[in-house]
Amino acid sequence: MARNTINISGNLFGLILAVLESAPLHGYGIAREIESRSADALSFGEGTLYPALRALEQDRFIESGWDTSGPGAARKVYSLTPSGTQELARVRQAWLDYSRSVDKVMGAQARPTTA
Amino acid sequence: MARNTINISGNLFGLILAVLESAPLHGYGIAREIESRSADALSFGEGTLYPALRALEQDRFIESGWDTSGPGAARKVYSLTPSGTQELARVRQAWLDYSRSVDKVMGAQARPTTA
DNA sequence: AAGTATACATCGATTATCGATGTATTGCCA
DNA sequence: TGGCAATACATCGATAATCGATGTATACTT
Repeated sequence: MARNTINISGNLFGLILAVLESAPLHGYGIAREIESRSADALSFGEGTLYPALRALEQDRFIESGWDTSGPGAARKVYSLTPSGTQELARVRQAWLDYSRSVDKVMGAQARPTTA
Repeated sequence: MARNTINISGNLFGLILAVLESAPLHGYGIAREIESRSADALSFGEGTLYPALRALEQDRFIESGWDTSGPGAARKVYSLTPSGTQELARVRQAWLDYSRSVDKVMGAQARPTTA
């Protein structure tokens, strides 16, 4: 990757949790949903996704179960735990604080203070 | 550092370039200025700062000279090159694109489209 | 029959950032 | 005048996040 390209940059956990807030979803679907919501601006490979899911599950922010009902390969479906909902609120606030701070330093437009 | 803490996260180069856009400044002063503009929300140690300055200088986005006029230790004063001004425009746009995308996925307020 | 999309997973490499440590000067205050 | 904090440079190893490549398998489409 070219140096200094802004990619996922530390927000992957928040992105995943935010997607799971809407509904339980399997790994592959989470990645597609993040791409879709961001109009393909945010995208990452499996080597980024699956370790992140494992870390979030280990921290009990998400939990998983296998869905073998549909056709095709079995899907590992993840859902937010109560602790994960709390964590989402935390990282969402952290993101707002951080991005407003960067805006200030970079001299971008102020965004509404409504958190 | 705790896992999943949003820190500088890939924007350090942009932050430095943005500060230097206002006026030439030495390393220590750049760090203080970023802290000050962000109300201490963005902060980092010398082990982060100096390698970043060296990389930016190697890429010819900034250039340096020693200021021995004042009291105290000599200051290495950095200033933006024309190429650095271009680079700043590029990373500033990249930051806006990126942060708007994260906002979309995280479900934050939309920020004004005025770039 | 071939190719694409879905869906899981691992692995090593790279890179950014962190945290600790070191040197030296200046100014302040007790 | 002794000590501490602030200023100001710098290096170094550790860590953690992310990348990119690779692998398996099924399903659907052409």
